[in-house]
Amino acid sequence: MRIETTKAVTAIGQVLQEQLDHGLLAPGSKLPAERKLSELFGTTRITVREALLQLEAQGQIYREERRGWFVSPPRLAYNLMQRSHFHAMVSAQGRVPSTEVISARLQPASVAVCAWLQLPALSSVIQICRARRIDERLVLYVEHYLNPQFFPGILDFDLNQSITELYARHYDLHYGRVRFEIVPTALSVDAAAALRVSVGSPGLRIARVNYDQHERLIDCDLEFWRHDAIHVGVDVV
Amino acid sequence: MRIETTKAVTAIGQVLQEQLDHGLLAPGSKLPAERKLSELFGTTRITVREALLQLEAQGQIYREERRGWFVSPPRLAYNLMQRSHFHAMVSAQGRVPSTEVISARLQPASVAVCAWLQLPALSSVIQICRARRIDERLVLYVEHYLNPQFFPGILDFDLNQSITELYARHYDLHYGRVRFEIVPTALSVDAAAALRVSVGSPGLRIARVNYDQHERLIDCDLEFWRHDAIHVGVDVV
DNA sequence: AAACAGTGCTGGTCTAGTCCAGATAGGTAA
DNA sequence: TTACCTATCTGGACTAGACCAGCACTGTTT
Repeated sequence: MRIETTKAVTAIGQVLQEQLDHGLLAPGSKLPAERKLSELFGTTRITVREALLQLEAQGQIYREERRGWFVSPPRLAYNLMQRSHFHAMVSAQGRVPSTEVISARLQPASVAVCAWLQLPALSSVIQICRARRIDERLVLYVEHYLNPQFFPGILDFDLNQSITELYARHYDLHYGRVRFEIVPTALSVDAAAALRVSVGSPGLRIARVNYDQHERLIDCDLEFWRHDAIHVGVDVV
Repeated sequence: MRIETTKAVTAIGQVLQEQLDHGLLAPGSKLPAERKLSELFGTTRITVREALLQLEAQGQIYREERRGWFVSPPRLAYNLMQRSHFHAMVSAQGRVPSTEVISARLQPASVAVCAWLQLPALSSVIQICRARRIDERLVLYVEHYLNPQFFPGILDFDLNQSITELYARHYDLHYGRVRFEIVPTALSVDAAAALRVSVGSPGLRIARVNYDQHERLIDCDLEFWRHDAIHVGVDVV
């Protein structure tokens, strides 16, 4: 079949797509270098790059800075109704989670955080920034903002573990009502740096505002997911 | 302040960002042509284009094919818990909705649709494809798939109106349980064509599987939203 | 064994153009 | 008025290179 009538980027995309569909390129495996591909397809690097960017937008492939392009692993199913934390959720889907703390400190709250936590101006909040991996791949950057009055001394704990469990074990606090807000947008500068992707990469921002079992507003999270790492499920009864 | 140390695309992005933030470029207004901008910033069109693509990824601006770049209007708040249909939701937020039917017919169900609607192989389904606008701007492409046994003669009605209301008025069917699945991905070829954007544009795919008041699986929708047109809210109790 | 210095390879960024097709607006003829 | 041209402007697609910074591997030195 001739594909010369189609434009080049589409054609390149289709060829790679076919390889992906038939499993010739396994998840996690590396694609040939951009220069190699441009030679293979008889075109420029810019054109190849455009095709790769389209596959990236579809979530089929992803890149690691200056390391190359890789085939995306399957998306994680993130069900908002099952109140499960990252570690449990990832493990339940037969994959390996890990977390690293980037920073944790008491600091003045930004305007946005004051609004979310319904705090007066110039309040202090505890900010915890963490990066999380699935099967070694960086997929999520989270900023937690805790109302400090509920969490004395929390910064002394090991924050690599689940914060949800920390709440339960040491503060007897459990999540009650939760409000989610999901926005498809580019990753923030901080998120892009933490996930080691180029700034402006597409992402999914999920903001959570959490109440405890006594209906008190205790904390909020700002999650930045790689756009190709999850699909979100919601069951409404 | 000198910005020459920053890379060019970032610098261009920041300048445009500033104009947007201060409302010098109103929502819906047109940006100068790419060639004009490259002249203005003293660089190539490719570089300007990259900066524009980044702002597009953030949802700040959007393009209409061969017409130009425009400032994005505010996102529509899409609350999954309020069971409201498109027209009502858009109107409630002080904006003007409209719908046009692209196609409506009985056809063999695809594998994916058979699975969603739990139909046997080679079933027939009613497919209704529609494009929807907010304030004249194309933002949503929907494919509805109805189990034909519940909707005799529905293709004879005016399908530009709300299908939810049609269900209620003529079939006494009301939505009960709903399952949503949200995936950030590129728009499908059909969706891109209907929304008149270039293929491969980022989008948000929301699949709904709907049950009626008697817990019967009656239909499903496949919605493709422009990624910058909505933010999704969910309240979990 | 551990630390270091090269070195080639990778994507990231950018220049300076070309050609094409659809959108638009102005003018002309029916 | 209506219909049809047509010139111009727009983004879309593409070529053929360049230089840079970070990564990974290799071979040497300590």
